[in-house]
Amino acid sequence: MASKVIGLRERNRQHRVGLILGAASRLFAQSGYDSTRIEEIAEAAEVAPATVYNYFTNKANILTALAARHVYSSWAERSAYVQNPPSDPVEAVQGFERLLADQAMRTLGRECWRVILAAPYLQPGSRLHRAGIIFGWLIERHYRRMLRTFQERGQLDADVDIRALAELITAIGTYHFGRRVSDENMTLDTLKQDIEKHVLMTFLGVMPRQARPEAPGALP
Amino acid sequence: MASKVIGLRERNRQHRVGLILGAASRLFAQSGYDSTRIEEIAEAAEVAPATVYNYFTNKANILTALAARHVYSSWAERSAYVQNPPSDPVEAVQGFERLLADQAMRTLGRECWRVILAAPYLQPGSRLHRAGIIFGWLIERHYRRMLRTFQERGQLDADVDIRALAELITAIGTYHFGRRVSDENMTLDTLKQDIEKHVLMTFLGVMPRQARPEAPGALP
DNA sequence: TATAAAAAAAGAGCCAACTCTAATTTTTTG
DNA sequence: CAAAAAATTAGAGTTGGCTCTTTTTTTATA
Repeated sequence: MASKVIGLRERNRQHRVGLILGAASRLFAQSGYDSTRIEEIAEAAEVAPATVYNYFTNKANILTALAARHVYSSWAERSAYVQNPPSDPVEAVQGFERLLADQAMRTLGRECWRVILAAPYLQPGSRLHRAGIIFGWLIERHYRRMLRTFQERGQLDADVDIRALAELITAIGTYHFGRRVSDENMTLDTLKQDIEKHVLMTFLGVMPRQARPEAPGALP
Repeated sequence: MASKVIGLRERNRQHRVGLILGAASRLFAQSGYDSTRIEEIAEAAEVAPATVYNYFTNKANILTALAARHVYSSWAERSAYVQNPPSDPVEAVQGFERLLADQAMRTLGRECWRVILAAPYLQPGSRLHRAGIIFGWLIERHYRRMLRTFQERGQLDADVDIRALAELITAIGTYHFGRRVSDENMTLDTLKQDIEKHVLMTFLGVMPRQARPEAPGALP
């Protein structure tokens, strides 16, 4: 059986989507998300406004698609980091957060990321909401991978719930990313210190040893 | 000096604000936030639409005011909890989160809380953003108080950065509150377990003892 | 009570996202 | 190549948040 041949129709389709996303990306970067009208995107893409709505249900939906493209295109770089993380776990998490933020800022502006962060709340059940969930899930997967490495190296308790820990770290990271993106006056240095504090507490805990419940696998 | 006498003008002002907020509260609960038009609020408050804009810059701003009212009116209940928390820290945090969520749901619906959670991202620098920050800050204050109690009881390391820990716990709480409010199918039980896991990891840490660095009070 | 100041209301109107319908064009298929 | 199917496009229209201006009403003050 011949491999599925992509018809002209489908090729045009993808081409148009590419044009629209390209135009949107350029305009969002140039004039910002709010100030860019759908009409302008259509014009820049040499396409009718109605066609934009043919491919994307929302203005926010265009942003999703851009973000999705970004997440996939920057996958390899993250993967490389995760497969060989720094020896110190706290440093590793911090470095990864740094990488994520750098990657994010490389493709979309603060305003866009703010809209993306807000979207899950405003449009639950929508594509954009699911996309937000999926992004979180992808990052969680990276963290799971990283954490398993640390566990193998004996730097994490053997019985730690990797899944839950990855979720927690992702949540912490998202929180700080939100701060970074919302607050213009936030210095990267403050941010870095705050992340370090939080991650450190997560890894080391905050209770004195004598006060801890007898954890399974405690000291002899 | 005589105490400031509230003139008729100011009294009317407050009266009108009360009318508008009351109407908004009722309508938001009844028809949801999105479906409620400013015009309807004005009508229900027996006030001109323009008057609504005279008092509130935004539709979202009306919500802020409602949320602010809520936060202050439910202050005492939270305060009472915090001053005498359960003996187990993890349980205490879980209980407080439960209290916060219950309080929240008592006055505003999911949709409203979603809008409130999204607002800081969409309107940075606005009143609503600051309000979001202030809410977080108020909750952080509660947690600081609670954590100091635990520290005095010897259940927390003496050199823990209370401020940072309170911020972390607040962030975790907000994360789970967001999940609760966004995901219709989330059971309270799952949520409770997830919170427990995360708080437990935060308090106990996840690194094996022998792998831990000699941690002097490295934090300034 | 007359006059000045302030606020509310009326109402016209902007703006941009989004929708709908009816052509028109393009692609596929027999 | 002609008919059918599918998609693009033009273009008019709706909606609702929000703005602006002008008029009217209310309140404060001299």
